[in-house]
Amino acid sequence: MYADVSLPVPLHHAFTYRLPLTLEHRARPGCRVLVPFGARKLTGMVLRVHDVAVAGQETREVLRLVDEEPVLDQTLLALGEWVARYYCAPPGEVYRAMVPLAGEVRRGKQYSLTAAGLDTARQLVIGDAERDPVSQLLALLEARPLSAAWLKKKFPDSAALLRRLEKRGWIEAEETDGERDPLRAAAARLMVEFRARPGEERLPKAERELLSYLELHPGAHNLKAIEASVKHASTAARALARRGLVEMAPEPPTFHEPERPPRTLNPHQLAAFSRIGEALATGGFHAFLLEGVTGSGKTEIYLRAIEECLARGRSALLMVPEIALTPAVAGQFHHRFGDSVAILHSAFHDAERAGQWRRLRTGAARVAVGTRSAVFAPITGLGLIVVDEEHDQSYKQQETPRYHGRDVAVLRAREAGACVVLGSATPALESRYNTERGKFELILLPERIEKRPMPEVEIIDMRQEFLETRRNATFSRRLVEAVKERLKNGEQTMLLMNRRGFSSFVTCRSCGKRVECPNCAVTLTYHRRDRRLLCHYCGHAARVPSTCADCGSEHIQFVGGGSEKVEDELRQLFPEARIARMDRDTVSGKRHFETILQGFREGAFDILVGTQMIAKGHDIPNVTLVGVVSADVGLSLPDFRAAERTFQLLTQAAGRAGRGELPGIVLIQTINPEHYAIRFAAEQNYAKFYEKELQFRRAMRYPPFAALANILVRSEKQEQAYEWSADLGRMLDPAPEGIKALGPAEAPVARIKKEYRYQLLLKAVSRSRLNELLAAIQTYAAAQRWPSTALVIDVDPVSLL
DNA sequence: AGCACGCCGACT
DNA sequence: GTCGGCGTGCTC
Repeated sequence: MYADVSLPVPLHHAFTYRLPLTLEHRARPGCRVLVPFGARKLTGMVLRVHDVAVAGQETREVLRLVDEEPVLDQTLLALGEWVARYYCAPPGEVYRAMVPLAGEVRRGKQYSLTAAGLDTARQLVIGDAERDPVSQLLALLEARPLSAAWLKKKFPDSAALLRRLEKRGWIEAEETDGERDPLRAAAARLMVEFRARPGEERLPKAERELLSYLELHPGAHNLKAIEASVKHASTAARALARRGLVEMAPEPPTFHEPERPPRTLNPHQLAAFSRIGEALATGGFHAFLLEGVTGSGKTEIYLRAIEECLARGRSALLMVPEIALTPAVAGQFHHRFGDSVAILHSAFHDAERAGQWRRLRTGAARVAVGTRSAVFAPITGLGLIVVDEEHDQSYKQQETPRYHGRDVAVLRAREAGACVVLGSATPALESRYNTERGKFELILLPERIEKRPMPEVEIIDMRQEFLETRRNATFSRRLVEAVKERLKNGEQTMLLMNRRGFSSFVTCRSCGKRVECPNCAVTLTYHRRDRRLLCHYCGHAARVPSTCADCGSEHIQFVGGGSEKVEDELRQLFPEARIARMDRDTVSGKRHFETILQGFREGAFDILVGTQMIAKGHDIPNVTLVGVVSADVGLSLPDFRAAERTFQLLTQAAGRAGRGELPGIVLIQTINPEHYAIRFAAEQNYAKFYEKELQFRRAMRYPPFAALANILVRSEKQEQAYEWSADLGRMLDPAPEGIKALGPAEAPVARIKKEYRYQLLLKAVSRSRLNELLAAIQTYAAAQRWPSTALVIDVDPVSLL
């Protein structure tokens, strides 16, 4: 017997392997198997089991069956195939993305010193270890064997280094494919509990202390929390666990169960819910767009619809944007649906994630809540998919496979004969247009719950402000006054500054040179907290120059502002205020994000400053002022969606104000006060924005009036990238009927991580034309032997950057 | 994507 | 003379 296996390599066909006798009846389509592939071992997806040998080809044998039960059923396998074709992604990569259980077996290489290597390491002069990476590596390996993955993090170009040492016979590699050691997780995720006293042996001090602490405080403790009272608790705990003196286990997911929100529906909500209920009763595919202003109570409708769906004996899936799936949100669903809900969250560790996945697979859980990849959750008897904040960009995966979670959700619902509800205060233009074409049914929620007023929005013209004050200030007088007032009344303020860092670039006043990233074609951003210049694309860090590297001048100037600077100026203006900042620099993990939000909700801070992170969906009743420091960030980006994104961000941010008893106001500072995105966001008028933006899209033949694909060609050699893109340009000149090609041109960021980038934008009148052309381009690239990294095809791109 | 195989420059 | 660079081609 043979199995056709799809592997996570950039190749579009499956590979045939022989099944050992023991696996003949156990390996089925949808199971993962471990197979030899060239010199390595890969986990692949079984697509077919059959008895047809491959002619003229040696067949290798499947090494191991990973799943006894299929992790993907026929429906999901078919969905994967569709995703692969539609988004021009290798099927194997798609299947891998569909099954987030990678961590179950940890595979990789472990490097250790050979006898010869040990000799060499011992002869090293101490001082050598400072400079030479070879010595550094040997010194590290002398202590203990290390994994390839760990070394790669530590040494940027470890691959070459390791190969060299291996050839010299100093180190050797061993394939590891054992179970992942749960004790190696981060301290914050581990719980420790006392188990036994030591025997005769004498323990190191830290271990003694930890053990007596645990004995004194029975029960399981978070390892990270203990570190506050016991020094070196983390290391000690791991040592004790190996000896069996303490019990260590990954921390179970915690839910902050919130108070129950009001459950009575207003007439609009009721009408919306009954419309969805009808469709659920009728059965079959039905798509809704639920357009409800911020604070109109969309969540309650989702919950009711899910309950209704469960009551009819079917299962449901709720998708939320990446940033929104906090423990608080998870808690809300846990509260409502108890153990029948499975939370699919990337912040869970592998074991926990696998557990949630299995509960869906077996039917123990019938509601799934998750982010983009949850669209592939193994749900049987699917009756309803809800996509919350359907316009959110995080539904589009920005790496292969570049699928759009919302669009796949609609397709999956159609295949399953289920209802799909897309919800947003600011629907994506494509979605709203689909209601006009009769593809989706539009349901409106025009009012906030409990008749709360919409926040009052004021636009502040910063050009006028400058003329009147002659100061180029971050905050207008109006905004400063408003903040002052909130502080006096004990109300809270949110300030949005959608750009990270302290200053956007550093420039020399004498020669005008800007400090740029050596790897990317962008300027470096000054981050004051770590006193460094950072590249937001590749993470490159540089010291802040005291003199210009080019002309030697000492007149270095910091230009532009980011969230860090806003926080800084705020502290100077309001020294007494309690201020928190939330952006990618202050929020390391999901946990931290939730801590800041929770603190703000509980009133530990007066002002929350942050990037777009703070604008999304959080419900904090005491916020009565939302300030947008600069509405212009992002408006001038070379992307046809710039206006739409600005409108969405401003509307969402404005919607944070006045969600409790107190009414709220919103102040938007801008130097483009008459721009329609800003004007209509201030009016909270989606309909008008939609009309205006639709005109622009129609005139320019952008979505929803064309199918779009972005073709990116990249190479470390500029001429190479240029030539390849020019090749494509010639191939598309003239473009096939019904297709318009823009470019090739340098990508907006012409170089990222040392790679030069050129791009072509394809606009097609029909989806099928586009697909044909994309297939032709892929065939061409393969025939020309372009490396697989050189060509990146992004179907339905959400961002051209 | 990895990884091995195979042909040209700077060191012992 | 070798070691080690990375261009080229393949993976059932």
